[in-house]
Amino acid sequence: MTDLDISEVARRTGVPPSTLRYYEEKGLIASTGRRGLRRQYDPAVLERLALIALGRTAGFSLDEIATMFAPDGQPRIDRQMLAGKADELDRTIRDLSVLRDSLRHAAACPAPSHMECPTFRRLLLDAASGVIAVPRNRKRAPQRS
Amino acid sequence: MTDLDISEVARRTGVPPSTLRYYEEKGLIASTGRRGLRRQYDPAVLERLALIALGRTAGFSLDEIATMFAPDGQPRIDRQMLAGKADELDRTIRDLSVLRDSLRHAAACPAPSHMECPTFRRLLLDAASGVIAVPRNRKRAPQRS
DNA sequence: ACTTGACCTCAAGTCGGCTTGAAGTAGCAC
DNA sequence: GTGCTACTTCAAGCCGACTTGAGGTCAAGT
Repeated sequence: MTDLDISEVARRTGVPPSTLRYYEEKGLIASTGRRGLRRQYDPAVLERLALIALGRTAGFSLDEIATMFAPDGQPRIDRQMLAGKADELDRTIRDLSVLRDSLRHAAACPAPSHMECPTFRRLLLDAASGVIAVPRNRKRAPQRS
Repeated sequence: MTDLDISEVARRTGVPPSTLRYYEEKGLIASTGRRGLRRQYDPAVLERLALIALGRTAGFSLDEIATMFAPDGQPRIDRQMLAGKADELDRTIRDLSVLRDSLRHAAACPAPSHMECPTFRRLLLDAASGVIAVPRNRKRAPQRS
């Protein structure tokens, strides 16, 4: 009976009620029941929402996240897939590190055009090899703050 | 006259012609001219596309990318903004590292439910503090391969 | 008992990032 | 000079992830 009201979950996570309902509809979270009409949630849903937010930041779709962590909170036993996603993340992290370094450099470097700055170009070219065999069907990661 | 035909750019980057036209329309890239109807591009566009792909992976919108790196290839002189984006990336990278570790652990840990595994929970809770003050208006990062 | 207000459902709308389709055209091969 | 084909434009469509709005419901307070 320590369950949380949907509005409480929204307040504590910053995830709007409409999104919580949407996630429930998608099977990403489950409510423990209703009080009157109102959805009640097990406090564990807070961790689950953190996990979902994390996954979204990583660029995974809601569907992917759903397949990684089943609705009952038991993460999937497909260890191979999980390891694969981890590898994927390793590559993404490498790329983002390059971009971060490039931005940092661009913010500091006095060269008139960064494309003419050897440091910048080298950073970029390092990344390019990985990145330039490109996207299909992925959108942006969710924003913090 | 070493310019590249749009199809050549598409072939070498994996970015479809439709997307190249779209990026041009948005002012993210510029063609050097036409041969007949066909757009021609300076080879530098390849680096620029790498940069764009990188930015998309990082979760930046096309508009943000446009403001970071002006259409002529001169990166913006707003060093403060660039540094800010770099900081943003630092946080994202930290979060992704946690998720990667969590996935890696989940793939290895024999616990029946990972939510009951202390290691997993600790990783998650570390992340939660950062992540759980949540998203607005960001979509997913572009996918590699 | 009744008002209030926060929740509910369900359908439709929005937004970013592209893709698709119809209809047109320029360069090259013959 | 006639095809062929790969490009062109422009408008419309699509997908994921939500949000919004209309109209309904319930329990808690007076």
